[in-house]
This record gives sequence, structure tokens and C-alpha cells, in this order.
Amino acid sequence: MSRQIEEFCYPHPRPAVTVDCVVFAADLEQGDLKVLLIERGTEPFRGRWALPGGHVLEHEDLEPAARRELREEAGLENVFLEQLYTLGNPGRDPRGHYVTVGYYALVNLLDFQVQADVDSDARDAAWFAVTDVPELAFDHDRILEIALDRLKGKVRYQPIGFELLPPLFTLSQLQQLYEILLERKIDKRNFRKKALRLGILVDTQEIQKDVAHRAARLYRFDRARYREMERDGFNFQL
Amino acid sequence: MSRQIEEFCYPHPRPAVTVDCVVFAADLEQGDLKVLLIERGTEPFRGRWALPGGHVLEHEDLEPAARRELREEAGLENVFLEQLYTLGNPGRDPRGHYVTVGYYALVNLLDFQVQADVDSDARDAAWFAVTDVPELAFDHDRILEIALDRLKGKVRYQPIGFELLPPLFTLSQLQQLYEILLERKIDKRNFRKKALRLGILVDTQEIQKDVAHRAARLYRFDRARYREMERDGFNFQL
DNA sequence: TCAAAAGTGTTCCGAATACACCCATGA
DNA sequence: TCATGGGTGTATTCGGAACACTTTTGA
Repeated sequence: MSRQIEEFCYPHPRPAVTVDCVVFAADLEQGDLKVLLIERGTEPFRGRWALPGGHVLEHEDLEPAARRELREEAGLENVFLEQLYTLGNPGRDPRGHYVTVGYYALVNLLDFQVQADVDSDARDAAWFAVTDVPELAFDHDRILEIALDRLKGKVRYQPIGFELLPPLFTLSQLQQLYEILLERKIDKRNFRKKALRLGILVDTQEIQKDVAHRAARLYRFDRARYREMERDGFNFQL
Repeated sequence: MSRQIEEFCYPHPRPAVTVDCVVFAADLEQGDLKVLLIERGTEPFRGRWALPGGHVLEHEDLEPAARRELREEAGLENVFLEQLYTLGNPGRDPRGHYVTVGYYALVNLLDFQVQADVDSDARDAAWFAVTDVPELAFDHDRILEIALDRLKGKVRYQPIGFELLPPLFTLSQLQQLYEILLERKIDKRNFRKKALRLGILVDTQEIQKDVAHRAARLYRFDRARYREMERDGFNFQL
């Protein structure tokens, strides 16, 4: 290993600070939830899969750091991103005392597959079903577990599920998403009643194309209306 | 300012890492929620009130750091403590790039007032009603705001309110606590029905002493039973 | 005997659940 | 014409909300 110049000095020891991102996408074709992993090209854990992430730069805020890492490592921009949890077990990184701030991102699988083809800078990245993830580097399994719990809990009382769907979606797709996340079958009629009663889905008057059966209506999530209703004390529940 | 020896050197710049704790207690006498603040004795913000907190030590995990600061600055031990949010805006501390991991703690006001008298090491600390907090040092107002939102949201679907009460409490006290936290009046009969129906409150057969009216039954929270029921899919709601 | 809080039931309404068949479309 | 999913209504049950008076106790 080459000798490094150590020129950033402080009166007290400091842990290193990183961010790590759990990127979720719903795979409606396969009926499962996917997470984006990156294959590590350097030690430690070279060759192991890990969450996209890296060091927080000097004078960089945490969320911008997470967004920068998503852009650099996965070609992702303008995604839903929320802070999750911060881990600082001094044994979590063999290089020394590292503190990492975990984030989770929600993206639409179709959007990202296009970008992945275009963006040649991306390192070796791949989607894994969350039920079938290899052993990850560092304590990234733990971060993924925390992210899954958060997503499953939050999707029921915050309208974040829409971030995982295309802009236009059918009610069946929405239902399928909830079945994936909540891990149980839902009655179609009851689900539709509840979803439409919320008043935040708008019928775009468009219908599905290229399906080998009756084409379904396409809806979109009316974010502006949701914010209004939220201001007036409305509580999303699905 | 004296010249400092800067002997901890790294190949890349690192932000400093701290923890800050929002300590809540319910004041049933006054019918409000209190937060514990410490008067700063050093610059920056000397003389301003701030949350208890401080640097994370070398090879120290985050939660232990928070507990150590609570012990050193406020004489508090064995309290309910949970991570809240991590702030890293590079402008949040005039001394440079600081990242702070926020925690919130829930304590019983009576317990702590005893300890405060005994522990002479404690710096100048005081309880403030959360509705009447002075301007705080750093971005501690923001951390307090996040903690309040979290507490108010979480108390409804997790049995954490009991941490703010004495071990034995009356149903009226429990109701008063929820009225404080949810900021609204609750119907007595409905509240009692719901609380008892949960099956996690045990009637201790004891009654209040030294009250100038009919003495109420004392209950306690059955934590063991709650954990059992939680395992079996029970969802707390109050 | 008064003040203060403890304690107690019933009705009503809205939401959650359970449940099965016909319709439209493209292959 | 068939396979595939789209789309629809009703009855029941359960929990949430509204609502007022009697009881106990110590001062």
C-alpha cells in the first residue's frame, strides 16, 4: 500500500462520515421489490455487493452528499430521498471509526433501466429482489433491513408508494404494489373503493396500450391536491 | 485563544461528529410538556440555552455517546432513548463542519428532580415548557421541533407515553398525558374503554394517597405482556 | 355539606371486511 | 371463442365518537 499524505489535522480524533443509500424499485412484472446494489471495486470487501454511498465531502450537507453518490455511482437524479438512520458502531468498518448516515430512495424501475443503458460511467450495478440479496459489505444488510421496515411501515400512512410506480398507473398496479409491500393479498373491490375515496387519484382518461386483454384506465397521483388536503388535516391511509 | 496542538491527521478532511439529546418529561401538575436545557458555559453561544450533547469519542458508538452526555451533563441514567435525525448543514456550527446525531429521551419528571438535587456535577440545567422555549444555540430549535413531531406522531401507535409517567399512574393521568401530547381534549369514557381494552394495563389494587378527593386506582404498564402481544401481531393504538 | 375528581353504558355512524359475477379486448 | 385481467355492489361487523350522571373522599 502506498504511503499517504495525511494533511487534515484536528485537535481531537474524528470518525469518518459517509452516506449510504438503499434504492428501492417495484418490479410489477416479477411481482417483487428490488434494491440497487453496486459491486465494490476496492478493498475492503472488494468484489462484494454493497449499497451505493461514500464519503461526505468538506462542507457538504448530508442529503446533497447522498444525491451526489447516487448520481456518481448509479446515474440517478431527482429521486425521492429520505433520511433513515445513522450507524456508528466502531467495528462496522475495518478501516477504522466510521459513521454512516443511511438514506433510502424510491424510484421507478422503468425510468432507471433506461438511464443505466445510457450512463456508461456507472460502475457494475444491478437490481436484486429484496428477498434474495447476497451477503453485503460492512453492515449494509442491517441498513437494508432498517430501510425495508421503514418503507413497509410508512407506505400505509404516507403517499410514498407512488414514487415506485410510473407516472401513469392502473389501479391494479397500485394494488399489486401494496400487495408486494404489505406481503398479503388485498380484496380488489375494497381496495379500489378505498383508493378512489381518498380523492387524490385522477382519472387521466387514458387507457393502457398493447395489453392482451381489456385495457385498464390510467390514473395519476395528484400531489398538489394531496398537499392541500394534508394542510387541512387529512390523513392518508391505504 | 490559545494555540492548539493538532495531532489527529487524516488523508481527507472530516467533519466533527456530535450527539444532541432532546429530553422530554410530562409535567402533570402544570399540564404541559417540558424539555431539559443546559446553559452553555463556553463559546460559541456562551450563556445561551442548548440541548445536552457533545462530541462522539474515538471508537465510541453513537447511542453510548448520547447516554454518556446525558449522564455527564444532566445526571441522567437508564432512560428511554431513541435516535431521531442527523443534521449536517455545513453552516450549523460557527466552528466549522459539524455533523450531529439527534436523539430524544423520555423521562419521568419526579425521578429526575430528585437526581438533580443530588448530583452536584450537573451544569446549570433547567426544565422549560416546550411551548415557551428561549432561542437556542446552533440549530437546536430545529432538533427540538423534529423531536416534538416524532413524539407526537409516535405516541399514538407505540406505547412510549408510559416512559413519561411514574411507574404507577391513574387513568386520568394517562389521559392527561395524551391530551398534552395530542393537544386536544379526549372523552373520559371513550379513553378509558380504549385504554383498558388494550390489555396491557394492570390494576395494581393500590389507590392514590393524600388527595383531597376520591382516590383513583393505580395502574402500571405491563411491558412483558406488550412484547408478547406485539410478537403475535398486536398493534398498539391509543 | 361542599368541592373535586373517579367512575360508569348506550346509541349512532362510518369504515373495514367478506364475498361473485359480467365485461371488454386481443390473440 | 377463449383466456386474461378490468370493473362493479351489498350485507355484516367492528371500532370511534358523542353524550351526563352518580359515587367517593377529604377538607
